[in-house]
Amino acid sequence: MFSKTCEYAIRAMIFIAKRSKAGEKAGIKEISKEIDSPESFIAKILQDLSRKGLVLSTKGPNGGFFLDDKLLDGSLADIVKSVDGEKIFSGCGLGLKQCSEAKPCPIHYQFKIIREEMRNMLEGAKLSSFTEQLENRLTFLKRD
Amino acid sequence: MFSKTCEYAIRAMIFIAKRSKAGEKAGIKEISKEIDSPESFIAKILQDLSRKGLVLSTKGPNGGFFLDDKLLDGSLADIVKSVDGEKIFSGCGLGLKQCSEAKPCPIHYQFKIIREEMRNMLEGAKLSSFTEQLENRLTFLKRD
DNA sequence: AATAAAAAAGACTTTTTTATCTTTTATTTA
DNA sequence: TAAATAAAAGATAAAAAAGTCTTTTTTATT
Repeated sequence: MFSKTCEYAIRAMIFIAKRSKAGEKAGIKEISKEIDSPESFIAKILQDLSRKGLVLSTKGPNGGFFLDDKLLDGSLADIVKSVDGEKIFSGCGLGLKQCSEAKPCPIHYQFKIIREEMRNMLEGAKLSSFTEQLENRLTFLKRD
Repeated sequence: MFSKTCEYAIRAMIFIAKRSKAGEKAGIKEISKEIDSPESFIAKILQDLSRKGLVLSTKGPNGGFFLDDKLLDGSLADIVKSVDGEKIFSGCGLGLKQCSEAKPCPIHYQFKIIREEMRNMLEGAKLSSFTEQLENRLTFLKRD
């Protein structure tokens, strides 16, 4: 569904959101441990997200990644678009370059419905909304 | 969503279904032309599907790929499972190895709904059901 | 000012996916 | 039986994705 890069990105961002709501920054080591991802891979991914302005960071002692209130209000859809692009929301299910109402593939209409649901779901999923269930250990970011 | 291999596979199978309903076999050249795919790549893909029993073939003059009535009743879900595996139907959206009701990821329940809809849609999409709209040029397997 | 901490940057490696090319095997037709 | 046709098989190549390692830059603390 999503690329591995995107999966790690979402998990990391949800974790950073949790730490940010607690008023703290998250370092690469901590993040990679908490979401069970390769350390230098998630480092690279977060550098990209940082360049794109989806996450903030500071260097040096006590540095790390964090989100301000505006970014906490961002959605998983923002991350997916930034990492994997629009394809999952608007690409043709059968890979046709031109697939639209005017010239649909055989599963165009069925797929469109599912894609729209995916978009709605991800756009509604705000980063700030996951903290509580994570803290109550009702949901998890790694197998444990 | 699907791998390129899977996209080509579905398009090829829908085309073969159309030709089979007309009582004819489809050769690699014809298929690759009609679905706009690399010839030797779709050849390889169909060999796999043939080995797995999802499509029939004969060699030699007048040979080619075709589907009998039982295979025409197969669904797109069969192809997806065969090519890309179960992941799209049951894998975790965030890539967790263990993600279930017992230990869900933060988007487990929302994703589950979408995955189930995807499964229903693809299981309901029988290969034999696409012929008519294709013939009436209401749907397409390539950009043209 | 020196040291340490942490992200940024960039080069590199490995693995997987996508794609191509050549040879072999099976079948039909002349 | 020879020639032609078409898929099967297998080896190889190219491109993209996933992952690692080293060096540089920035910032805080002593």
